[in-house]
Amino acid sequence: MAHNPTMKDVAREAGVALRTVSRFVNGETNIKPELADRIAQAISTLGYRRNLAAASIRPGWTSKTLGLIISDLANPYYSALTSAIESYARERGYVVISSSSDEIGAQHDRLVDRLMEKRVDALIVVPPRDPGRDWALVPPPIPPLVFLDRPANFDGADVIIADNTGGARDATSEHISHGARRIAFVGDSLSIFTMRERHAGYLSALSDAGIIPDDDLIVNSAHTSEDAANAVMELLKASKVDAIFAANNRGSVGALLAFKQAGRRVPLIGFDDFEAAQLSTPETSIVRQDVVEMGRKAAEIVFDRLAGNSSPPQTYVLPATLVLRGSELP
Amino acid sequence: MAHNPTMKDVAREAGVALRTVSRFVNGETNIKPELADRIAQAISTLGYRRNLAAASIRPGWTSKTLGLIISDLANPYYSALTSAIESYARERGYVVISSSSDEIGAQHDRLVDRLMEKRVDALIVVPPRDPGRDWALVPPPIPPLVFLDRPANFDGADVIIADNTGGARDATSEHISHGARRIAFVGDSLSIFTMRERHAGYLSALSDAGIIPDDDLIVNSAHTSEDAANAVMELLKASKVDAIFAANNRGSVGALLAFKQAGRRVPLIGFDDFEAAQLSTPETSIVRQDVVEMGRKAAEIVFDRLAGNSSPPQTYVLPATLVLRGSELP
DNA sequence: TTGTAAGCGTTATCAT
DNA sequence: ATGATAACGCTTACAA
Repeated sequence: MAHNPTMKDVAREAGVALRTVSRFVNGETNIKPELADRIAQAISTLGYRRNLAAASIRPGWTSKTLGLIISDLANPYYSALTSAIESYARERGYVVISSSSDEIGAQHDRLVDRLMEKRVDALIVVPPRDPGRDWALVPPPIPPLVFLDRPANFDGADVIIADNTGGARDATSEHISHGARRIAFVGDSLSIFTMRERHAGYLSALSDAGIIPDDDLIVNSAHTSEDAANAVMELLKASKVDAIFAANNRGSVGALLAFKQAGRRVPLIGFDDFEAAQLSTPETSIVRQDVVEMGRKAAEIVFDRLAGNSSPPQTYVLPATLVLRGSELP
Repeated sequence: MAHNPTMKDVAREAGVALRTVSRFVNGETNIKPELADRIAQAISTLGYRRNLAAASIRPGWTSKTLGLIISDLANPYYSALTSAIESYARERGYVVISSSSDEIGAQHDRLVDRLMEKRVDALIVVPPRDPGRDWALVPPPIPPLVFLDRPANFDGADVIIADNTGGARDATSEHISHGARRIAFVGDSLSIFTMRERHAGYLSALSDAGIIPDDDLIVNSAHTSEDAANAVMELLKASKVDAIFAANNRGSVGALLAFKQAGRRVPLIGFDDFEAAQLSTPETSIVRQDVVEMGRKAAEIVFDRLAGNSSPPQTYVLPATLVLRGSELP
């Protein structure tokens, strides 16, 4: 691998001063055409490429890089968020370093440090379930910071979340409107923010209808589709369930698996769309969060902050809308 | 946002020389404990954070960054690849800049330039369908380069692809072994490398069985699941199809949609696993490529090259294995 | 319009 | 063990 030619090399080759090459490279116009030609020539023969890393350390210059920390890129939900952010950033000439915390606080913290050391211009973060270090302990300056999908206990950052509570309430109310009284909640641990919110929405809908929640109908240990399937099988066996609200798409898939295995279904509404939803019979109704919009909004806020907007940080709650496809019916 | 403290600031605060702070920060041991304490103290009170961008411009130092260009992060296939690469890189202290070319050559080229200007240590690239600039025209030095998922016309790079031909041949042969003779190929444009390969495997299996391919059974215009569903509906109506080989998972989903709509199915084998495969009845058989392994292997090669291995570039063909779940049966 | 020289935050050489 | 001081590749006052 040959040596990497520098501006100095170009200047020597073209027989001009370093400064002139810099001007040329930065697209300044006041250069005698003849010199410009010589420089262009030199750049091409030498195969010069400017070193953005070197440029970025000058005061007032930036890396044109966004740092993104999500929980798991292999999860379609987070890769959709990442994709939306990356494409918004790319249009503005920024690149994105995306990394996964795997929900582990220490790993998240290490990534934060790393990205700040790399001097990313801004940080978009999905706070990990396992909390990690308090943001108040991170020494300033902290670049523009946006919490995505979940809030965190720090008031220097904007927050973008979906209306988890409202969506869950709507789904549960829909079940109730069809006469269901014994509605199961099938989800993951309540240590997860979104689960707590959805659980709250579920309870609130029950309460509005004067239904007293039954602990036997609440599953919050379904980490995988298989877990959810097993739980739903139990519920079906006891045959005391009128309808199911699946609080995430693993829950929805689990319910479908259980229906298939049991040869019997009950009304189902899930949270979050999933690929198989339209292949099931009946098609599966869900609460949809606009993932692309969430990512886009996060990027938008970041660039707004980068542009100098220093108004107090805000929390943006994006709508979660009920999409009925048939599975809500008895 | 306060000023960003530098090593110099730390040195002044601690009353030591710049060099000593550098030693401390880089974890060197030969420092008098007392000075080390003063430095640690100063770092903490000042909130100093080393500037990796500045460090990386020194000769022999690198950005510890991998550049990744895929076609579309929103596609689960590519996000799975990205996830595997990122996690392998993270374990080694590297971060990944991932970006999408959207299959557009010019966009791909722009990203290549950008990433090389940022001095990424290596590049992992999914060559875009729409070719873009010839790699031979890119001035050296080119960092270690790996083509992923598809080859490109350049021999300075390692290549990692799946055995698309073999997988397609196996799937088609499986259909034949169950007595099918009129087997449809449902896929996307043959301008896509993987499609050409899978199509070749399909033809080769037919040929081995002495079956003459029928153009009416070959669909290569299914860009979406809906396209595929329509095509399969047509095939079913003509009722001259014994079995379907879906050359990607949009094709598989389309076939399932068509089966549902037509109220009738034929044996089906797809290429690439998909979430709904195990929810269908019967469960859908597919050819599985080990996506995680492909990503892991790409990262592994990159680090091997980074470690100095300069043997001639190789092409690695990873297995694509038939996973039978029932849908291959009549 | 062009060039000289200082400086960005870091690491590395070489004395001490 | 510690400290001046010179790089690294770039941008930018300031001169010419």
